[in-house]
Amino acid sequence: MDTKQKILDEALTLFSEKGYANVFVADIADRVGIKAPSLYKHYKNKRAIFDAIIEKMNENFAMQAKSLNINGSDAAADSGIYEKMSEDSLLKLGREMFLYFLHDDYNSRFRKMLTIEQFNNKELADIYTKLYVDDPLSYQGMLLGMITSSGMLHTDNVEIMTLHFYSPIYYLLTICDRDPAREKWALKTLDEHIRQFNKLYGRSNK
Amino acid sequence: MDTKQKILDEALTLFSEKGYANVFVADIADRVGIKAPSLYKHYKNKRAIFDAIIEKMNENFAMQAKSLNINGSDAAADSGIYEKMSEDSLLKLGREMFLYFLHDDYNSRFRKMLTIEQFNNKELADIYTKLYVDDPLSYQGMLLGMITSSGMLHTDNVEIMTLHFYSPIYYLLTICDRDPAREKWALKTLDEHIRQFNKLYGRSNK
DNA sequence: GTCTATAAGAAGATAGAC
DNA sequence: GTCTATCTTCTTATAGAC
Repeated sequence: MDTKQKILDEALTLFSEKGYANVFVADIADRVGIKAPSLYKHYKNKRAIFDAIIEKMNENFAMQAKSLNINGSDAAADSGIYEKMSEDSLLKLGREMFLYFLHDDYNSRFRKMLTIEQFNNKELADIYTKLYVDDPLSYQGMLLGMITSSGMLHTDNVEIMTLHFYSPIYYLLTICDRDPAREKWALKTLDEHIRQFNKLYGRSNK
Repeated sequence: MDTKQKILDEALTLFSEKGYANVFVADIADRVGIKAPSLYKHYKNKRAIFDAIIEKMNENFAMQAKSLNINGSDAAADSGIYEKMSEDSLLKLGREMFLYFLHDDYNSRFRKMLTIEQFNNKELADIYTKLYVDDPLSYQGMLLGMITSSGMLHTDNVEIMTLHFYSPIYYLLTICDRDPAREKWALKTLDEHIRQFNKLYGRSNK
């Protein structure tokens, strides 16, 4: 990896652990394996590193959203895979989503940085809300709406049904971020949650 | 309010907005209405202010837990108020809990400080988990268990039922912390959540 | 207990050699 | 592009008068 990229990578790691103000330029340089002054050949100053991380993240998630639209809205609806979705596939969906967001290096570090900086930085607060509120509620709402249309689940309020599916997953995710030792418990709880969700909504609940 | 107390109060406000490292001793002193050096007559150093906030908080919540035990475990069980609990009282319970935690000055500021510092401070992470995971799941689990015993709700897994009641409330709370403009939406969503919860668990769901 | 003045040190950033 | 040396600024903390 080239130095300019490695700086972003190590800086993100440090920012996600300590927050921007607790990370010193020398810390970042140390991890990259250079001295602090060398770092200024790559970025104008400390803030520029932070901004570059956010910019790169915005690009990444724009790309991700694009591919989700393709795989989500169009292809999935056409293929009709949700019409034959079982409890097992619902379990798999939830578990995979949970483990991906928990362990994917980039998501995990970025989420922690957003968590730390959200009250001090309106831009990051907005990104947080988009990534962990608006996007998942709308994307999963679409999926669950399709599953409901197929007759496997029943509700007259897809928004609340989506909240009931997603908020326990989000909650367990933040618990594991804070205390990784709870992951095993969280996975067990996640399975029980989805099974119960499926039972609750798997019959008429007008 | 005496100066020593006012220092804690203003420091908590600042720490909850910017995080420990972004708050300067002079900022705290400014808000208190004194100069920075005067502050050192009350506390040995900046860290001592932070520690005093945590210590005071630990006392507060120990007291709160004590009174909850009295009003929760014993009195409530004896009085049998949960046996005549209606959907309206469930709505009231959820809404009052939500608004209390969202707007109570001390809880609100302390929760934000915990959020910011959790990954950098194991002690605060443990306090966070206690206040927003272990305590509410166990206390509300007890309440919902009693309501279930009374026959108003039905489940064979009180833990998951409690997760289904609490995690949407927690989720909405963190959303409002980040973006107070969403409070109106959150309150409406909270009501719909509880109504739907009551419908889902208000019949046999073994 | 509060102030002004100031010391001490930390951290960001630059200069200039290699 | 990286280094050492150094400057500058900011922040914590102390000294000592009132």
